Amino acid sequence: MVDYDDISRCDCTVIHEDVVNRVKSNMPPDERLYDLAELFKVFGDTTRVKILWALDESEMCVCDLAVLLNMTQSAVSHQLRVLKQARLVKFRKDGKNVYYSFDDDHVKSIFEQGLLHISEG
Amino acid sequence: MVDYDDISRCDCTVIHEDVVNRVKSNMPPDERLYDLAELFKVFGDTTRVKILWALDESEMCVCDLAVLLNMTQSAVSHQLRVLKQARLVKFRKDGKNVYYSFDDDHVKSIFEQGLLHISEG
DNA sequence: TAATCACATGAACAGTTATTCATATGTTCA
DNA sequence: TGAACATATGAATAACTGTTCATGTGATTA
Repeated sequence: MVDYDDISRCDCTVIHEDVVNRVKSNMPPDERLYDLAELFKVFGDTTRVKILWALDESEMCVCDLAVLLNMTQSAVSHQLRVLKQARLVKFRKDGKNVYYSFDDDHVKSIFEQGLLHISEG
Repeated sequence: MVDYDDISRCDCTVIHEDVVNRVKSNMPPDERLYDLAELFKVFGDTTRVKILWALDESEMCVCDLAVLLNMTQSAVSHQLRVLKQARLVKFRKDGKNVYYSFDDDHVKSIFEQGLLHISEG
């Protein structure tokens, strides 16, 4: 049944109530889809994609990444924080340096699927 | 060899030149990584994720989606345009209605990989 | 111990984006 | 033909985001 308390913001009439109800009952909870979007938001930035791609190739320190990407150390550091929070990279400290590396098995395959999509243009 | 013309904005010294050079030579071209980020940017919004998830379940018209998501028809329509531009959904017209449906084989598997990641928290 | 280096971080700013509102287009039907 | 409906779209606005700048922290070394 359509929950009419929930459709207050919608300015349409319900055309296919059966479809809406079926789809609604099969949808993952909002929170889950929100988390999913949050994850993809992390991938939705060229700098972060480059960093992830680089770290999949080799462990690198912040300075190396800054040189590679031709960006300030600060900008790279800010983005690494985002990647860290999303549990996509890990790091180890060695003296003054901090070495970042890849920390996820799924990301590469997500990227590969993404590349398949944009290749079919 | 490090291209010193390219590191003007970096305030670091090159620490591991060999690593930087190797990684740089293996990186896909900037344009490709940019396109990849643009694709993920599309997935980086809860509304669009919900729409894609719904359309994977069933073809739906704009009003149905608006009801399902408890959003205005206008908001949904704007997002459908984004999805259309990214070639993630297709549509067919039938009278006054426009029916949207899924148009990509990779997206679902991208989503599934994403769910794997957020499930491991 | 003082200087230097690698890195982190808060504040600020500019650019982007999602939604809303108003309105336009095109179809159906009385 | 005119009213009603489904959808699209441009403009405006509020919220968000990525980079820069200035500065702080902690480790090294002269």
